[in-house]
Amino acid sequence: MPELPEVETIRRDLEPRLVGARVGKIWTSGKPLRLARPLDVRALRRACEGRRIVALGRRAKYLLLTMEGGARAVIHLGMSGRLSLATGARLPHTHVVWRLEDRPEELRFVDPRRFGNVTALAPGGRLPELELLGEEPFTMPVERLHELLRGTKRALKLALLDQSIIAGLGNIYVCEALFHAGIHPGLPGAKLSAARAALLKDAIVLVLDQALSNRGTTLRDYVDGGGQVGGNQLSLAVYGRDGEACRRCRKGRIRRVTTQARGTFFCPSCQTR
DNA sequence: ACAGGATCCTGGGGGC
DNA sequence: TGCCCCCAGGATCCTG
Repeated sequence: MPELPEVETIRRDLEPRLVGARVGKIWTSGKPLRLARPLDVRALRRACEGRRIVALGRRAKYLLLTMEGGARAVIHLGMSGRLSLATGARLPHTHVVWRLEDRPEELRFVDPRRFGNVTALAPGGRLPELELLGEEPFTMPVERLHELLRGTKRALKLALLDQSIIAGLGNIYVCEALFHAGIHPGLPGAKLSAARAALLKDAIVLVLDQALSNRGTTLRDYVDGGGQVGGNQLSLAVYGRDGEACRRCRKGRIRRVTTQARGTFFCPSCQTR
């Protein structure tokens, strides 16, 4: 599942190879994509075709392909989405292809489960889901994080997945950050002390930094902009490790519980309420 | 305000 | 070996 580190790794891989390229014809599979809205092919062609790419940016888990003149394609990878520059035969489940003029490679969006989405924006165009996003984890002041978490009775596990509170975390890194901070995932946000909020903020930055230097976590589908798997799965302390001994306290066994139909992994011994 | 469930989709894993 | 069933999960929507 691409979360912030995976999306950022793809961005760093692809941006230098894309900037300056002029988009040729766009091809789409015609299959409906999920998340928010169906693909508007005409709007995507209007935004991209014949224009040069000036940037590949990122906001939370969204990639922003920015064209000269300011039109953008907003790409969310969902669960199984991949974005890559490639030549040759297209993979099954390729849904959007940006051909590039004078280049053999084409930019491809591949998504077997179609939980992802591609949206075109005209210059200055706004997207509700982008407007509603909270701050980026690396630059968010700890006081702001604490203030927002204190304002909800929801369990921290759920509050941290809420993209309007903090943007870019998903199931894996929320579990990992709570583990590194020594905080029980079921602790209500309203009960988080300032001291523990600081621990949590540091833990979030730590797990994201580590995942970035490992080029993302590959459990099943994720690959980087060059089609290679990441290495951070080897560094996970709790996610997917239910039944194993806790790496920190060595007393507890990692437990898996289900919250909101999502696996939550934690050490009942050293993650406290 | 929040919990809990359903929804979308497919490849892969478990069970038999 | 093969087949069926179930399940993961990001975001969103709905009900209680």
